Amino acid sequence: MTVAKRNTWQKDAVKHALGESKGFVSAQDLHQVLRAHGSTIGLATVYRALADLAGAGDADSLQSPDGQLLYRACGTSHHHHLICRECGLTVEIDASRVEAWADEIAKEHGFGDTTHTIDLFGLCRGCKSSK
Amino acid sequence: MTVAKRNTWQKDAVKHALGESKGFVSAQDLHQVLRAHGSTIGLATVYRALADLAGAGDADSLQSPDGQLLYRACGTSHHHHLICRECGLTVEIDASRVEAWADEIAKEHGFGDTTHTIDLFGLCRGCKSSK
DNA sequence: AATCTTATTGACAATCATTATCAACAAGAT
DNA sequence: ATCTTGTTGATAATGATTGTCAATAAGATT
Repeated sequence: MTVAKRNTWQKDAVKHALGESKGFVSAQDLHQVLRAHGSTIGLATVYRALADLAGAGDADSLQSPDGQLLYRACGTSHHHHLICRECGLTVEIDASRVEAWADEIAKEHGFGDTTHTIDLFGLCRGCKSSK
Repeated sequence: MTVAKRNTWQKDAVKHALGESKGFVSAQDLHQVLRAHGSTIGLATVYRALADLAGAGDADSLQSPDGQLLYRACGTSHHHHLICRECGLTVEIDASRVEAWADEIAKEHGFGDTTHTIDLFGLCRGCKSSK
């Protein structure tokens, strides 16, 4: 047919490492983790693999409040996140109510082709008490 | 007493230029606009002024989907935005329903000290038709 | 009005995350 | 075994943002 996508141990490594991570991780972090485990994978490759995963719907991506891109393994269903800004603990939220709300608002104002960014940050029970 | 905050034509210029802008603008953009109007203001100063305005609640800030910080003049009431990703046209949205939802979800999971990022991006009527 | 204190400015360097480059490499087809 | 070309990785390049620091100027004090 068309295309040609190749399977490499690098892509597997990134996918696996992402799966192991508890919450959202940056490409830089993931790269360091991999290197710490003895991998010789390159930084650029980690970026590429993560972008691919996100594009394929196998990973979620979002911007941390300070601007960097974070990734996390996920299923394909659309959802949002509640993230502990201290330890990274992440809770997946089914946001059907908000989805509906967002679409409604957009339509109401004549907007089309809409996207939304909805993320909640806070301190989880654990991190709250250790203060 | 304490403190000492000084009024400079630079701060006024930034505040005014921000007020003139239709939608969200980056510090870089604002700096260029000011220079184009003959101002000799420095880039770092624009960044500082915008950060101050945001800190004082006189401006909203958010990250564009590609990561840069955007600012916009606003009132002090809490609200969210529906932004045209083509022309920057911005509609302020009263999001009381979502506020409530966000707080509820956070509490439900034992999270405290929560913040949320809720922004809608799309194409406004005008930009849609000119495609 | 002259002076003094110190917040603020602005040119420039420094960071830092992310992307582009490109020769060397290897996956999968032939 | 070989060939095609997607992929890799070291490195350079980009681009937004922040830090540095001497020079400047706001506002208080005489």
